[in-house]
Amino acid sequence: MNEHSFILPSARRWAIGDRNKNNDKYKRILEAAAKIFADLGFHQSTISQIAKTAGVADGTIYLYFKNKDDILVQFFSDKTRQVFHRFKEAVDSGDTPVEKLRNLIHRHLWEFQRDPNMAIVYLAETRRKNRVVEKQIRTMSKMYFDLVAEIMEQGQQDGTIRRELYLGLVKRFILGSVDEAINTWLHSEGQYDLSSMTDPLMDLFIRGIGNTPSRNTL
Amino acid sequence: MNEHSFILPSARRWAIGDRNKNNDKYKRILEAAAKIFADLGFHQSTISQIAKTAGVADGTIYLYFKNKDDILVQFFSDKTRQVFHRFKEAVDSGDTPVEKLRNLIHRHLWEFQRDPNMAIVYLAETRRKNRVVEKQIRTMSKMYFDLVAEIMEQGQQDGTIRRELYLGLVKRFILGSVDEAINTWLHSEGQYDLSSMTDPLMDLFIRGIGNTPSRNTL
Amino acid sequence: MNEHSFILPSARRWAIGDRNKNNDKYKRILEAAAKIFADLGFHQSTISQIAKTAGVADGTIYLYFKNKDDILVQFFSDKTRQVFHRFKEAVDSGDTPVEKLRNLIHRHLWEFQRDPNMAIVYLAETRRKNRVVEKQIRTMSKMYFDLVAEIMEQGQQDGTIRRELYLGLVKRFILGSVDEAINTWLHSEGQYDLSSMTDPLMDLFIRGIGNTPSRNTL
Amino acid sequence: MNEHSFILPSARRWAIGDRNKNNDKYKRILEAAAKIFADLGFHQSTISQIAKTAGVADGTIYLYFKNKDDILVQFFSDKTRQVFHRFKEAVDSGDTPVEKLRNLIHRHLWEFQRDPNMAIVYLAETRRKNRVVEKQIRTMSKMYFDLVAEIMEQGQQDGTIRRELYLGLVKRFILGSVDEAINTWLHSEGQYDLSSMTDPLMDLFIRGIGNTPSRNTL
DNA sequence: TATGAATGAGATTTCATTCAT
DNA sequence: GATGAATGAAATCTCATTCAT
Repeated sequence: MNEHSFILPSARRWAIGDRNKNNDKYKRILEAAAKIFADLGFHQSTISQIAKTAGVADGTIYLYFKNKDDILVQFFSDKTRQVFHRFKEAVDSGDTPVEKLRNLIHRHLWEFQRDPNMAIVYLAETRRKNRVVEKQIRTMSKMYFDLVAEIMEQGQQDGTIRRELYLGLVKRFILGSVDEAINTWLHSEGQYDLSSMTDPLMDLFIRGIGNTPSRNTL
Repeated sequence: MNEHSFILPSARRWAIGDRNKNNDKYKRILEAAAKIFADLGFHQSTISQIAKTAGVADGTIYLYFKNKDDILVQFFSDKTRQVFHRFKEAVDSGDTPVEKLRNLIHRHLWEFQRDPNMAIVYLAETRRKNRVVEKQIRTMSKMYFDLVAEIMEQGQQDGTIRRELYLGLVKRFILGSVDEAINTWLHSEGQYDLSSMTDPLMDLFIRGIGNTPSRNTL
Repeated sequence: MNEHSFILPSARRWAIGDRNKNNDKYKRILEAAAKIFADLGFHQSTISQIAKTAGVADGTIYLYFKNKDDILVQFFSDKTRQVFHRFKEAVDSGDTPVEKLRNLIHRHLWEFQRDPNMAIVYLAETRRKNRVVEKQIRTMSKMYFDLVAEIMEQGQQDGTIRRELYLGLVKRFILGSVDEAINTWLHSEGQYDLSSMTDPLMDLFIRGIGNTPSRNTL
Repeated sequence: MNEHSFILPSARRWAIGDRNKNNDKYKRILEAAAKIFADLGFHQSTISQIAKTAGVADGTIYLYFKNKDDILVQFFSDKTRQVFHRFKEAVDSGDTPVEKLRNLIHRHLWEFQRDPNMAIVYLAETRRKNRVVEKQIRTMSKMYFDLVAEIMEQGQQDGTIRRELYLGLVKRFILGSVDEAINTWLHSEGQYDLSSMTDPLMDLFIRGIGNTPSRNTL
C-alpha cells in the first residue's frame, strides 16, 4: 500500500506499531515540511528549513526519507489515507444520496480549512505537470471518483439524481468547484468560514443556476 | 498598459511596426519559455533551456526581460490580454444569457486546448502561494468575474437565471469546473476533444445534477 | 565586538577554544583571501581562487562568510584588532614622546613588512571610493589618530613637540609618509629592509627638511 | 611618447591637429570615464555607463580605445602630461627653493581639488598591485621625484635645506603627506578648502614637529 | 541513530567585446 | 565612422546530499 515501507525498511520498520520517540521524529519532519512547503512552495523550500522547523539535523531527514521528493510523496500518502478515511465516514453518515453528498462537501471544506498547509500543498501539486506525486494524486482522484460515483448511482436509483449524467464529468464538476472555493478562501487569507460554503455549493450542484418553476429542495 | 514597454525601451522600442528578424526574438523567447515552463514548471526551468529553445544566447534573454520572473509576468500579461479579448468577443456573439455563457465556456475550452502550454502554466500558477504573477492573476480573475457577472445579471433580468445566487460563488463554481476539466484533459495527454465538454458542462451548470419533473433545455 | 560571531554562530561557535582540524578552516580561508586579494585586488579575486588556495570547496566559504564582501570585512576587523594591539604596546614601551613615536613607526613598518599581503590590501582599500570596509577603515583611522594625539600631547607638555600644531594634519603627515614608504617598498618587490626606514623618517618628522643652526637629535 | 598613437593609429591619427567633431568624442569619452571611474572604481564601472554618460554608443568606445584598460591608460597619460606641465610651471615661478616647494604643494592641492574625479582615480590606482597603469604611474613618480630633487639640490646649495637628506625618502615624505591630505579631503566630501592646507603642510615639511629654540620661518 | 560540516554541481545574471548594418 | 543587439564566458551564491564522527 505504501511503497516507502519497502524503500526505507530500516527507518520505517519500526514506524508502525512502535511508539518510541523516534516515530515522533518522522511525524515532526512531515509536519514541518507541510508548513514550509505551504509557505514557500516545494521547490523554494530547503531541507535546512524543514530540519530546523522540525528540530532535527539536516542529515536526520535522510534517515526517514529517501530524498526531498520523498517527503512530498509520503506527505501525500499520509494525508490521502487520513482524509479519505474521514471522507468515507462522512458519506456513510448520510442517509439519502443528497445528504451523503452534502456531508462529503462539508467534510471536504472542513478538513481543508482545518489544515490549510495541506490545502495549499494539495492545490499546488494537483496542478503541476511531471509531478513527483503523480501516483498519489491519481490514487486520490480515483478514491474521490469512487465516492462520488457511489453516491450518484444510489441517487439515480432512488430518482433524486438525473440518470443521463456522465459521472467522470460530474466528479470534475464537483471537485473543481470545491477546490476553487478552497483556493479562493486561501488567497483571501482565511477571512471567512470556508465550511459555510457547503449549502450554497450544494444548491448549485443540485439545482444548477437555471431557473425552473418547481424544484427539489436540499 | 504594459509596464515593460518602459522598462526595456531600447529593446522594445521597435517591437511594434518593425518586421526585421530581430523583432520576433521577443516572441520566440516568450514561446520557448511557455514550452519549458509547461514541461518543467517555472522553478525547474532554466534560462539556458529557454535560451536554447528560443535559439538565442543566454544573455540575450536579459535584453528583453528584466529577469526570470519577468518572463512569466510578461507571458501572463500577453496571454491575458489576448485571451480575454477573445472571451469578450465570444460573450458578445451570444444573444441570450445562456448562449453567452455557452459561448464563453466553449471559447475558454477551445483556447486552452489550442495552446496547451498556456493552459499548463496558467493552471499551475493560479494555485501557487507567493506567486510571482499575483497581480496578473488577480486581474484575470477580476475580468472573468466581470464577464460572468454581466451574463448572470442579464439572465436574472430575463428570468432564465435564478435570482438568489451569490455571484462570487457562481464564478468559482463555473471557473473551477472548467479549469478542472482542462486539468483532467491535460493529464490525459489530450486524448479527447476538450471543447466537446462544453455542452455537458453547460447542462450541469444550468440544471445541476438534481432530478426534477420539468426542466429547461439549453 | 566582532559582529560576525552572531551572524554565523553555528560555524563560529567552536572557533575559540577548539583545536580540531575544522577550527583552522576559517583562518585558512582568511589567509588565502589575503593572498588572493593582495595579488589581484578585491574585485579581480574570485571565490573559486580563494577556495582553491584555502584547500576547501567553493561552498564552504559561505559557511564561514556571509558573502564575498564579508571576507574583506572580517579580514580588516581581525587585522585591525591584532595590529593595533601591537601598536599600542609599542607606544607604551617608549619612555619619552619621541621614543614612543619612534617605536610606533618602527612597529608600523615592521608589521607591514612581516605581512605584505595585509599591507597591500590595506593600502589599496584605504584609498578606494565606496569601500566595503568603510566602517573598519574609519575605526582604524580613529585608533591611529588617538595614538598619535596622545604622543603629541605628551610631547607638547614636556616641550619636545611644538605646541602650535594641528593634530589632524600631523596624523596625515605621519601616516601618509609611512604608508607611502610602505607602498614604495611593496612596488620595489621588497628588495630592501623596510623597517630600516624608521630613523630616516623620524628625522624628517622631527626636524623637517629645513636647515637651522642648532637642532635636536633623536 | 604616447604608446597609443601606435596602437590605434586610425582613431588617433587625426586626434592631434584635427578639430573636427570626432576629436571631441574622444575627449567626451575620457571625461565620462573619469566620472564613472571616480564614482564606482574602475572594475565596478561598465562600458555601457561610460558610453551613456559620454553620449555615444557602446561600440563607439572601441573606435577610440583598444579596450577598457586602455581608457584608464590614456586617461592617466593625458592627466600626467597636463598636470605635470602645470607643476613645472609652479616650481619655475618660485624664486627660492622653499618658495618653489610651496608653489608645488599649492599647485598640487589646487589641481586635485579642481578635478576631484582625477584625484579619486589617481589615489586609487596609485595603490593597486598589478596595476594596468603601472608604466604611467612610474613615469609620474619619476617626474615628481625630479621636481623635488631639483628643488632640494638648489636648497642644499643655498643652505636652506639640510644636506644629509636621502632624496628618495624626501619625495615619499612629501608626496605621501600631500596624497593623504587629499585622500582625507575626498573622504570628507570636500567640506573644506583643500589648498588652504598648503602652509600648514609646508610648515611641517620644513620644520618638522620637533621643538627647537630658533627656527626658520617660511 | 543522529549530527551538521563539507561538498560541488548548477542556477542566475552581468558585461566586455564583436560585428552586421 | 557609428551603432547597439547579440554573444557567451565567467562570477557569485545556493542547496540537496553525503559521511566521518
